[in-house]
Formats: sequence, structure tokens, C-alpha cells
Amino acid sequence: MVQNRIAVFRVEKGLSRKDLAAAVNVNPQTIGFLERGTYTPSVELALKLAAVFRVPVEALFSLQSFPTLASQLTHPITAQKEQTHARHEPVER
Amino acid sequence: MVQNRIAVFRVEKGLSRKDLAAAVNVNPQTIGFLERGTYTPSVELALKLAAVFRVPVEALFSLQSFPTLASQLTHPITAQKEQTHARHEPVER
DNA sequence: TCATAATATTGTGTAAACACAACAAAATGT
DNA sequence: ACATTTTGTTGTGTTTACACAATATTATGA
Repeated sequence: MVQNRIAVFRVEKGLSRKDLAAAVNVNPQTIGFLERGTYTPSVELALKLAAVFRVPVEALFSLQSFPTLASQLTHPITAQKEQTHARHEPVER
Repeated sequence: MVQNRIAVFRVEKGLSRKDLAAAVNVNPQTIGFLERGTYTPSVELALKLAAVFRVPVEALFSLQSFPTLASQLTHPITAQKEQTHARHEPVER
């Protein structure tokens, strides 16, 4: 399962789903489906979304759950933004 | 169109497609299709591949063409690895 | 040279990512 | 209170990312 923070970044930017959809050339409902986690975008759409928010793809999408913004702001060391990879390289499913 | 450097990183790691496929739990031909650009992966698979190579997703996948390794190694400033985003945020199609 | 591994090619099938439409519900602003 | 925007829900259709199989071609190595 892929987690995402699209809604968080979108709201911070003051964009509606329609706005964001227009910015990345998809249907507005597609943004809704993504935000609700109904489906996982292609890396193409992911790159476009990350470009709109000017963040790395990993800040928007993750294989693990994101820390809450609260924990990320209060314990910036423990809740690292670019989660470091596992010891060797077994991929988490 | 999304460009990728899967083959480059795979070869550098001395992995066969079969190996890489096993590492990210997909069919070996899927890796072939990705490397030849026949299709664009989900961001989930992109994250897994990036994790295997321990690189950011943007180092593996790009909306623009990648600089050659040669230019990247000889002109490390001009041919930046994490291509900086456009001026405001119009997404490149 | 021969065997084996790696890659390419083609085909069939399925699930999921999209587009688009219609409408309902909720929120926001005047 | 009303109008408008935003979001949610459901449905239908198409495309494409995948799985899997079979076989051909090319490399690698003993």
C-alpha cells in the first residue's frame, strides 16, 4: 500500500482538487481517488504532483506511513522527512 | 513520456533482470518492459526500485531526458542530478 | 564447441488507473 | 437564507500495467 500526503500539500497551497487536477492534467475526480487512497498513481503523475508542490516524490508518496505533521514538527530528528532505507535492500511489500 | 535509468543502475549493481524482479516482487519481463520504456510503472513500483538502488525516485525516473552519465561526470554542475524544477509550477507534459 | 544464462518478442488474460458524466452532500461566502 | 464552490459517490468505458507462458535470439563461460 502506498500512502500519500497530496491533500496536505494541496490544502497548504490553497488549491482545490479542480485546481490541482488542472495543474497536472487529470480529471478532478482522479485527485479525489488519489487522496482517498482508492488508487495509486503512475510514477508519471507522481512526478508531476511532486513538481507542483516542489517536493521530492518521497515527501508525497511512501511505502510506509507518514509521521504526523505534529510529530514531524516537534521531533524533527526522530521523524525524519526522507525516511532512510532499510539495512541492506529488501523491499517492504 | 517518462524516462528511466533502471538498466544503468541495475547493471552497475551487477543484477540480472530476474534478480531485480525478485527484489521488487514483479515478473522478470516487467523489468524488461520498464527498461525498454514500453510502460511506466506505478509510483509504488518506482519507490521499490529506488529503494533497491538507494537513490531518490527522481534519479531513476524523469519527465525530461536524463543527461548522459558522461556529461554528468564531466560537467557535474551543468548536468545536475536532481534536475531543479521550472520557474513557477507549470507541469511539463 | 556446447551448455547455460540473459535478454527479447509475442500472445493471452486480468486488474487497476485513468476519463467522463451525473448527482448528492457538505462547506463557504455573501 | 441562498448561491456557489468543493467534495463525495456511483457508474460506465478505455487503456495500460501488470502476470504468466512459450519460444527465439544473443551473450557468457567452461
